[in-house]
Formats: sequence, structure tokens, C-alpha cells
Amino acid sequence: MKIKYELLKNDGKARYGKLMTNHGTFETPMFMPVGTLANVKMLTPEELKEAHSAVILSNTYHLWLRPGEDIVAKAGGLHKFMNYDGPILTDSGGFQVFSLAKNKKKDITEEGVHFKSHIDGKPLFLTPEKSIQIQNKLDSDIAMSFDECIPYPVSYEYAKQSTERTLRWAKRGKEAFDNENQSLFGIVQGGEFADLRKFSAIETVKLGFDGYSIGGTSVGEDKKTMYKMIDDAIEYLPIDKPRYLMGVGDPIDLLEGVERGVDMFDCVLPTRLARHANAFTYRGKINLRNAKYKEDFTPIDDCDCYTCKHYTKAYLRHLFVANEGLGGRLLSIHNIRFLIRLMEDIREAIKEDNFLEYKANFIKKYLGD
RNA sequence: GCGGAAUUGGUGAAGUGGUUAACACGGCGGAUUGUGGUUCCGUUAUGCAUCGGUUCGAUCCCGAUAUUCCGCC
Repeated sequence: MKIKYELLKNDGKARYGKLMTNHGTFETPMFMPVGTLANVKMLTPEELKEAHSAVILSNTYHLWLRPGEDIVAKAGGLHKFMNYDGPILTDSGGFQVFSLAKNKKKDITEEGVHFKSHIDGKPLFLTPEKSIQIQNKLDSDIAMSFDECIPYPVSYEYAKQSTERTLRWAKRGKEAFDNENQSLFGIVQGGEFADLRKFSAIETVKLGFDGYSIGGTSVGEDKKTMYKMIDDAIEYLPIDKPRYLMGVGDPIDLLEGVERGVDMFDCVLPTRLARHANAFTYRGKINLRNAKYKEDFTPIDDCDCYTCKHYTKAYLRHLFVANEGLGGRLLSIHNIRFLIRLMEDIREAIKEDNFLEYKANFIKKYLGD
């Protein structure tokens, strides 16, 4: 069956709802950890579950290259292959492919994108149909349309042409789509241009998807521009479908997104920061390598995660300084739990009609008076 | 005891008679938003064993001292 979204409450634009999938029902707004290669880096599914993780991301491009979608299909689909029984969303590969396409003008064609494998440099060609077919085989819960994530800054003319092409690709992908147990999301592009965002949203919705995502954000633009991109698109999205803001995961951006009506977020930030010794805390981001933690025998934060229940900053610092992988693992657990707990708190605040107050308090503490 | 060689930052080390002593590691700090699992960036010796001398000027030339290593009695 397809996913179903049930909107249960509105606090201003901020929404609280439920997402029903073949692999469980989960509350929104939610944060989705990224597991590109059919794994959230360094973590087991059990650890994700303990952090109360729901949907996780995986990536079409990476799994296409290796092990190959046929092998995943032979294994019984992505869930069985990676031993994760929660919902999985697969990104289309567009984001990766575009960064690998050297010559934008030549390599990006109406038919698809020419680029070179990041593994062996072999020339490859990915089309909207191919991306969808791969995702059908991977058998994720949610597939994403193949789109171009427009860089920033970019000319109006390029943004317009690209946005129109993404729209045509969305249509082609939808027509090629063939998996009745899988849902398909459309992606709004448009760059920083309000009229293109509007156009993209309206036309994408006309095609009819199970959910809609806002793409092309956090590509180097300033925060105000990013928030405006959300505003310019989201008012044209249907209220009874989930909205997914792609690639956003800074705690403050999550709050800003929720305030604007976003239901789902994904980001590499918690795991990437963790591998580089940076921890989220309610008083802002800290770097556990810093000398001041050498003799700090307290947990990272007032946090209910496995890491904070069992380990001190001094120990984690030691692991990072000694270059031990366990540090990245333990910190990934914390950072993911931090964002998931943030979303839990956000949902509670929405349910109690005080989201804006919660947001203001969080930001005040996070940024330090 | 005699002869030879060496002595540069926390470490391994390059280098030159003349403004800012290379590089690497380490240290310290920062970055990171649809993942590039050990990444990127910044910073880190007012000083070249010590004391004298030569010189307009010495880490680099000379002498003494100290320490280390190697040979010979």
C-alpha cells in the first residue's frame, strides 16, 4: 500500500500529523537520518531504533553502483538486505549525479544526465525512468522523483529552464513508476525565485504525488533566502500530503521549517558532525576535541541517549584524539537522538499549542542568551 | 687521553652571510545542511646547544665550552 498522511493538528502553520507506512506508523514532524549506502554510517538498526528513529534515507545512485539494485532485489528488498524494518525513503540520485556532471551544459540533457562514476570514472547515464526503476527494485517505502538540485547562485534563465525540465522529468518518472507497495514524491525546485517556486509547486502538484518535497535548499544560500524558498513553495502544496524539506538538519533550520509547515527532514549533519567530534547540545554545538573537555567527566548533555547514559566528554574526547572509530559511533548515536528528541519536543509543543514559544526558548538557549 | 662528526620548535627534520627559518607529525581552534567513515581551513620557533669573536649584518664563518655518536690508544 501507499503511505497515508493524516493531519491531526495545526498550530499556525506548524503541523502535527501521522504518517502510515508499510513499516509502521510514525508521527510528524520527523527527522530522518541518512543512510546512503543502505546503512546509517557506523550505526546498526538496533541503535537507530533505540534512538527512536523512524524513516531513514538511502540512496539510489550509490546502491545502483554497488551492490546494484538487482542484488538488493535478490536479497528480498532493501529492508531485508540491511535488516531495517522501519520505513525507508530512497533519494533519486539526482543530487549526486549533478555534482558528478563536469560540464553542466553538455552533460545535462533533456533525456538525462551524463556523468562519471566516483568509484572508477566509468561514464554513466542516468534518466528519470532509470532512477525510478532502480528505486522500484530497491523496494523502499518512498521513492523520490529524479530532479536537478539547482545550484546557488544561478541566473533566472537557468533556474527557469531547469525547473521546467525537472517538471518534465517528474512526469516521466511517474509514468515509469511501477511498484504498488511504494509511494512516490514530487520535488519542488525554482531556485531562489518566488514565481518559479510557485510555478514548480503548482505544476508538480497537478501531476499528483503521494507527498511533496522542497528541494534546492541549503546549497550555499543564506538562511533568510532559504526560509523564503520554503515560504514561496509551501503555500501551494496540499495540506493532506506530507511535505519534506530535503537536506536540512541544523536544529534552528528544523524549527524554522516546522514553523513553515514542513513534516519531514533529512540531513547528514548529525552523523557527519559526529564523525568530526562535534556534538549537538541544548546550549549549541560543541567540539569534543577541545582541550577544555580533557577532564570533563560529565555526559555531553542532559540527554536520554545511550551515549549520554554511559559515557563522559573526557572519554569521548580521548577516543577522538586517539582516532578511535568508537568515538564517531557513540557521538552519532547522540546527535541522531538529539535531533529526533528535538522533533519529539516540537510535536508535543504543537499539540499543546505553544510551538512558537518552544521555538523561541530553544533558540535562545541554543545560541546562548 | 687523542682524532672525527653532529647539535635547528613538542617530535622528525629542510635551509640561507642580509626583509616573513620549508615541509611533515603533534598541539590549539574553526568548518561541515537530498554524505567524500580518518576530510577541509586557520594557527603554532622574535629563534637555529651555550658564551665569545669576525662582519655593516650571522642560525649559517672562527674559537672555547657542553652534550651525543663513531673510530684509535
